[in-house]
This record gives sequence, structure tokens and C-alpha cells, in this order.
Amino acid sequence: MSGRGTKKVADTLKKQALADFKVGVDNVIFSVDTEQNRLLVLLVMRDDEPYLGQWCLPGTLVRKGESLEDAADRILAEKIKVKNLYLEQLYTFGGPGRDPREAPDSFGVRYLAVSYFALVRFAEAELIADGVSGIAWYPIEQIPPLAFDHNQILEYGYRRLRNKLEYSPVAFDVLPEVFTLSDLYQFYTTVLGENFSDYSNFRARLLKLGFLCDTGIKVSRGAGRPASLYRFDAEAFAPLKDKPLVFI
Amino acid sequence: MSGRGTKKVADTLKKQALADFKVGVDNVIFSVDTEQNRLLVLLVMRDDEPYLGQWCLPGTLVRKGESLEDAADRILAEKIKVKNLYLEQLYTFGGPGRDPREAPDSFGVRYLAVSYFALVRFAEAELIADGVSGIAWYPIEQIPPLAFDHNQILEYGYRRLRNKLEYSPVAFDVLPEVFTLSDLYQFYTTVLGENFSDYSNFRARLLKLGFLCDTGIKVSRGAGRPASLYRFDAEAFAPLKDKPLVFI
DNA sequence: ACAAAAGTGTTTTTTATACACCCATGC
DNA sequence: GCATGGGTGTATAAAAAACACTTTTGT
Repeated sequence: MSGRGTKKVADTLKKQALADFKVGVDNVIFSVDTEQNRLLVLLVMRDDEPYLGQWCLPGTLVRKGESLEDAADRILAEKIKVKNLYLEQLYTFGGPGRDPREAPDSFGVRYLAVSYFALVRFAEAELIADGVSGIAWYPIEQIPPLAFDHNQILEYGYRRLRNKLEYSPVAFDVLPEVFTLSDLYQFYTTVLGENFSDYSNFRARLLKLGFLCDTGIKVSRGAGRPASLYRFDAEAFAPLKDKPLVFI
Repeated sequence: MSGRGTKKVADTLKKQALADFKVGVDNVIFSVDTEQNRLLVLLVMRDDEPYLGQWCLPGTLVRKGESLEDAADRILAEKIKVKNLYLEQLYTFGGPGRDPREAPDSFGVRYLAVSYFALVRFAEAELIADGVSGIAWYPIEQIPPLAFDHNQILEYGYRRLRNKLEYSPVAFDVLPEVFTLSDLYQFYTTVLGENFSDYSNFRARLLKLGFLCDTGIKVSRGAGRPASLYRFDAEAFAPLKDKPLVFI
């Protein structure tokens, strides 16, 4: 970033005035309920104007001395208790007029939103209801109209999630320590839809990559042959990092 | 301890104060000099503190009423005259302390940088020297230490450029209207290095995709067989959009 | 025995990769 | 003629996609 400093007063006056910003961080938090095959997004209900009573993405304004990612972590921690997660920055939305709190006539303080994308382990994620505002996991197909431009942000995050899944091992940040290959396939199916790949091809491809190791332990889930539990081997994966991997 | 004022103050004190931001936009502007096979980045010299006299990415602070992308366009237009370009947002850097202008002791105004990535047509790009500060195209391998965290931003942009090139038709935004397949190959080679693909395979793959149409016109450049001029057909490309394309 | 889930294998098609070679031009 | 860059084709290897089949469990 650069900008001119406060060189000369005359100079400064000739230039347009700089905008003053508050910076918000909004999180698109996904989790996958593999039991019920649902991709979920965390929404909270606004308990303040503007958009009072409307659902939105969990967000907060950045405090003094706080980094963007710290802010993202903070809201996340305020809303859910979770140990395993994947978090990355998504996109920054910053047009004037995107927040009604900006003075509509003149140009007051601007509100800029840096969005983050998170994936958390569904089973262990405990929602923290503060007793004031609502909080809920919404299935991706049933998202209501959200406050601000949050539908747009969510759409952006959803696209990122689907892409990430194809070339990056995010799923393992969010699956249990050990899992069956069906669990993994279920996970992918839930996010990407049924037609992304045939189970046996998916299986073969992933095993060939060599970073899934069979623990030898079998689990039986109702009828059918018991499945092997696998573990993600981060060290075996390391050399594949940054390679054009495809889990499809 | 009484009066409604007190309670409000107490409430406010319980919360952490929000940070106030100025928002900067920094552009990583690339161009490809196909004549000399060089990938270039636009740098400007700072004419003010901090980092006076040091090279940095062209940037500016966002003005009142101006969107982020408008600001990105504005600096770009201030530094080069160009008709064809590709521009997209890169990443937002916003930790406290990334700009020395922030008060080091207490927490004053924070400086946040939204970075943009641009690719412009080299041949038509005219640098605008304002007579005060330096401006130059730097080959990517010769980037000096830059002001702020700009080396990091540049690195980020370079990675994005290489990725984009593989699955998105950005090259055609920046090549001339008509070009030979060697021009195109040159372009890719310059950005990705020699070993990304064999020329004849590259050629076959791209032609099979069907969005390059042969104009029939031949050009001769020195010795050797004259080459056909091709044109990028945006309509033929449209259906391939969002598909997992690989130009490699 | 049989359905259900897990796991293996086989066949076909499509892509990637590495080359060898022909073509048209300037000198 | 021959060097130079443009353009085509082929042979091999690897990967993707489709799908048939076996194995092991619960009921």
C-alpha cells in the first residue's frame, strides 16, 4: 500500500479526501453432516439495526490491535466451540453504499467486509447460543435472504469450497481422525453432488496417491461388510503439496 | 454513579474499541514482453516517507465515494495508458503494524491493503512519468527489496498469474487482436518457463478446444515459414467457462 | 439365503508426453 | 541448398470413466 503521506497542506487540499473505514470480517462457515448428507452453513440472526431480525453470516468489526485473521477467529470462537477447522481469506467487498450505516447523503464512514471461509468438523461443533440472537446451521439449499450482501459472499464461499475440495486436502481437516473411505466419499458427495465420480474410481485414485494409510481396524455399521478405518498421513502428503493434484 | 450517561460509558468500555482504517489499494501489474521474453512488473519509486526512495507497487489510498476497484483502476490509469487489461482482486493484508505510519505505541489509524492483480498489453502500455517519482517495468527475476510488505504481495500475485494462465483465457485479454500460435506459446513460456509443455502438444491442445479461429492471414517474420494469424473467439469459449479447462 | 455395504478388477476411452518428420520462406 | 521457424502426425504411456464382480457382514 502506498499512498501519499501528508506532504504539503496545499497539496492535500487539492486532492480528494480519503475515506475512513471500519473493517468488518464475515465468515462463511461450512460443515458437513455426513449422517444426513447435508452441507450446512452457519447463520446468525441480527439483533441490531440495520437488518434487525434478519439472518446473516457471523461477522464482527475489527478491533484496535487485532489482525483480520484474529477477528475471524474471534467470531468463530464466539459462535461455535470447535477444535478442528480450516480457515482462509475469501474476498474483500468494499464498494461505497454496501452498508446502510454509511451516511447515505454525504460520505461518512465506510464499511468494508473482508470475508473468510471456514470449514469445521460438524460432529464436534457446539453452537454457542448467547440467549439473545438466533444461531443455526442452514442447509445450503435453504438459505434465506440474508442481510447486507451476504448472499453474494456465501455464494462466493460455496464456489471456493467446491474448488478447494478438488485439489486440496481440506476434507481431512474436518473428518474425524480415522474414517472409512465411504465416509470420505460421502463427504465429497455431499458437497459436490452425486455425479462427481463413481465410488470405486474415487477410491482407487485416492489410494494410489498414497497418503491414506489403513489402520487395519474395521468398523461395522449396520448391515454390510465392515470397512477399514483410514488415517490421513500428513507427511506422506507433504511432497504432493502445491502439485496439481486432483482428487476429483 | 448515576444518570443514563454512565451506563452507556460502562457498556462501551466493556467492549474493545474498534480500529479505524485507511484502506489502500496496491496493484501487481504484469506485462509480458514477448519480443524479449520477459515477464515484467510495474514498480514506482516512493517520493514520500515512509520508505522514501524505495521501489514499491503502485498503490493509492481509497477516497470517499470510491469503490476498491475504482481505486485500483485509478492508480493504474495514473501510471500507464493502456486499453486492454485484465484486473482482479488478489488478497487483503491487514495486520496491525504492517504500515509504519500506524502509531507504533498506541493503536492509531490502521492501514489495510487490498491488493489487485492486473495484466496489461505490453506493446500498447505507455508509462506515465510524472517527472517526480520513478516508474519502471522490472523483470520478475530482478525485483529489488520493496517498501512495506510489497515483496510478499508481489509473490502472491505471481503465483496467481501462473495459476490463472493454466485454466483461464487471460492471455487473450493481453495479446494483440490477432496473433500467431507461436506468439501464444511464447507468452506462456515467458510466464511459466520453458518446460511447461512441448510446442506441438500445446498447439494441438489449444486448437482442439475450438475457440481459436484461423483468420487465414499469414505473416512472415524473418526466415521460416509464415504463420497463420489466429483470433480468440469469445463466443466459442463461453460454453467452456467455469469448466475445468486446462491449457497447460 | 439374501440384502447391503465394502472392496477388487477389467475394459474402453480419452489425455498427456515425447518425438519424428514435412512445409514454406529468406538468404 | 540449407537454416529457420511453422505445422502435422504417430507411437507410447498414463489417466479418466464405466461397470461387472467378489467379499463379508447383519438379519
